[in-house]
Amino acid sequence: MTPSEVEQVLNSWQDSLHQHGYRMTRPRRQVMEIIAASETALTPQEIYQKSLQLERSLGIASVYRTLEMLEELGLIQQIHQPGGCHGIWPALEGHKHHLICRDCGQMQVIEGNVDIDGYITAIEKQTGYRVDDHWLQFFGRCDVCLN
Amino acid sequence: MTPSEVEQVLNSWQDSLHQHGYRMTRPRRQVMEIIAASETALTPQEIYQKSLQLERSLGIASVYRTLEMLEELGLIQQIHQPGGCHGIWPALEGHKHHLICRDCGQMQVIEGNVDIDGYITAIEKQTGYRVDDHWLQFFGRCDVCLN
DNA sequence: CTGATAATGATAATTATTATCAAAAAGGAA
DNA sequence: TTCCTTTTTGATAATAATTATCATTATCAG
Repeated sequence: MTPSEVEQVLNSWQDSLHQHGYRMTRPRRQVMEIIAASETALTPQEIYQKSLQLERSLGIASVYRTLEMLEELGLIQQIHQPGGCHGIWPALEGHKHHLICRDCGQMQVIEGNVDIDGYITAIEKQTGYRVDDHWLQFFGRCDVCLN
Repeated sequence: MTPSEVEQVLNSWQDSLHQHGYRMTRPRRQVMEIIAASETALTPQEIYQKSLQLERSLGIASVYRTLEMLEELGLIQQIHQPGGCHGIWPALEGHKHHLICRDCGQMQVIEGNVDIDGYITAIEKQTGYRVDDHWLQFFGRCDVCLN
């Protein structure tokens, strides 16, 4: 995300907080800034570590509480990877998919142009399940790490 | 899996252990039996808990060590779900996908008949990534839990 | 059956997450 | 702005999960 896109995300997140009766505090803002500015999905611990380099660092408990709140509001989501879970990433609108570099962790969001819907219908018919969500993630190596 | 399919899986796993110079021990066999017989992806802790009901229960350390070995041999894989990571499941051959019930955790393996390959090619062209793996998982409610 | 070696299990150490609570900060009202 | 109520924070204790250590036990080749 470009700096101005980050700015925009932060503003809309702030609106969402206020709409739900949450106060906008310095620690919450710091967590949101770290997430929005990151190129990779971060763990709670990584977010905490990054905050230690700020003038005023975060308490680890505040990191976890803020993440819980952001997830409740649907503003972030957890990303799961072969080597580690609990990566935090801004939530996607619509059906986008993830592309993750094994080496540097960089993550890209890609448009979903596969015909998943037809597949889901077939699965439901075949298994009796009602499917309400899906994940499609790709793993590999990015441009930079390949060279 | 039917009992005879479980049996078959255990035999092939045992062969794989021996081929790689690992000994087949009682604790390892117990872990493998619990995994192969399960309808849901189990966490290490759940595997340990199940072993407590056996005549001779497992040490928690042996559970982790056995899982590490099985994963190294490619015999099991980790399944990631919205509510929890680290579920253990026998590894898939070929490109199969997962269907997981949110309520009971039951997991089905389904054939991959979506045209992912074409999509991957497009992604590689567009992003410069080299894609070497992907996950496609579906979440919902099974037959039984719906009714 | 024996012995070299791998593996176990008890437990200590480490790491991650959640709970507690006095102190600090946010934001509405005056 | 200043005050006041309520939320939020951060330090830390408690809990939970995972990994490391090491004396004892079990495997399996010979």
